[in-house]
Amino acid sequence: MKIAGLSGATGVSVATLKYYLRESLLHPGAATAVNQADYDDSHVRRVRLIRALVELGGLSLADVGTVLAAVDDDTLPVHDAFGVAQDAMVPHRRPAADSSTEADAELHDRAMAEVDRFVRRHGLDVRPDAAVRTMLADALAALSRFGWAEPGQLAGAEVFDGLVAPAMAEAEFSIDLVPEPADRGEQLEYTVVGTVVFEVANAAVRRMALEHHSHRRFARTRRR
Amino acid sequence: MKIAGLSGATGVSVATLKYYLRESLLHPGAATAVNQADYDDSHVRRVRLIRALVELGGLSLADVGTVLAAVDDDTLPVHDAFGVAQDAMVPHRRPAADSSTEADAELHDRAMAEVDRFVRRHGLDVRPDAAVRTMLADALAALSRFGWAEPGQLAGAEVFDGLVAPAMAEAEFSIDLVPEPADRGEQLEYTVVGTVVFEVANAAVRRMALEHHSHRRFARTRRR
DNA sequence: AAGTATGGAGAGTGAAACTCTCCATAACGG
DNA sequence: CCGTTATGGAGAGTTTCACTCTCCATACTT
Repeated sequence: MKIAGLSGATGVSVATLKYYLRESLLHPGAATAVNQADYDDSHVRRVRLIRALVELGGLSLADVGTVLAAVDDDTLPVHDAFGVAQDAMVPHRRPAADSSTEADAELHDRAMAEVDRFVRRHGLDVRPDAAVRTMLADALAALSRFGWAEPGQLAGAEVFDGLVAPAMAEAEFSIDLVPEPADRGEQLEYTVVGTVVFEVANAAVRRMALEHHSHRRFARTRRR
Repeated sequence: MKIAGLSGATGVSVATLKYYLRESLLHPGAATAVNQADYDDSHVRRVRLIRALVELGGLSLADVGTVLAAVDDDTLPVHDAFGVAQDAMVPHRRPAADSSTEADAELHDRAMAEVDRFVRRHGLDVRPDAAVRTMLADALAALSRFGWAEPGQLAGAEVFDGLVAPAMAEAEFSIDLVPEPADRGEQLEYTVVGTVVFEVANAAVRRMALEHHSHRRFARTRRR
């Protein structure tokens, strides 16, 4: 399969594929001549993975690169690669916080401590430096800034307690979907895709539920 | 409070605030002279809302503008404004699908039909044209492309069944957090912030759970 | 009175993700 | 077998976004 075929199979333009090759997000095809190469199923799969991460997950190509590097690095144990991928998939906040208030920085620190407590309280096995902790801390800080707690106070992480049980159930379910006898790359691909896809699906269903209840709560007149 | 004060209170630079004013994401302050205006708490709140939407929710400023317009339009009933805001908060996919495959387009159509069935089956009160349907359809289509179903087949939306009950419970809970006697703007602000913040929190907790279970499943050696 | 800050508006910046243009070489169609 | 189209590779250009910078006439501050 030549590049036009790969483009046809994935719906991604040739120019973009060339760009991905240059950025080495995509392995070069098997060269058959100086200006000819052969692409196969693994390339199709890889392109789909990239697109899923970018379009569904909203990752930057740089982060996609990090995820793929972890997936491709055979020396990295599956669980570690999973950690790297997870961290790369967490949307990053303020790379430099020079403009933010001092009070804000302190709020964030306290939020991190609150998250630590949360993790311990629920007995979660999460790396101390996992990016996802920051993610939860950011949510907590934002909540606090909007009066979900006394002014200047931090909202307690207990507001998130109710999220744990369903998340655990769902995580166990999705992890078990990963085919056991599959090879390393396939396992990781499954977990990566699963993380992103189920996150979007979960968000979508949550919003549907929100609309459902908002209707019951706020609708003055019945829907037309 | 002058613009420097607003900047200090929010951690957003003066230049950026001016930019927000120009883009009319922020109402002008009360003018006290030709080059002097007074900003108050409503401005602080608004800036925080913008930042929460942008940083936490990952919305573009254009989408933030749409959300704010719905929040500010007093002629719009609360529930309708909620719908507009929800739609603006859904990440958009491919504005023009000229490059995508025909098979892809068909897959997407079938996914939409599948989502319709899903919504009906669960008795969800969701607008027929709600953007969130597309969101779920995209997730379903992505799942199908990665072999969660027979090749070329669409994964059934039943894979998402398990998400409904927790989402409904959580939605009811968050909707009830909205203060009843509050005014329209405040109600909307709460629901908007709640949507974004709880979405992030939920995603974070899901990932923690995923890491927890991935450890149990994939770890060869115990954590150091 | 000197110095800094303000509102307003235009122009400029930097990152991200493509997209376009070239070129020497290959493949394909008649 | 020869003109047309496609290919791999690489540099340059484009678009969008979210700022950020520069000016300026005025106003506040000390």
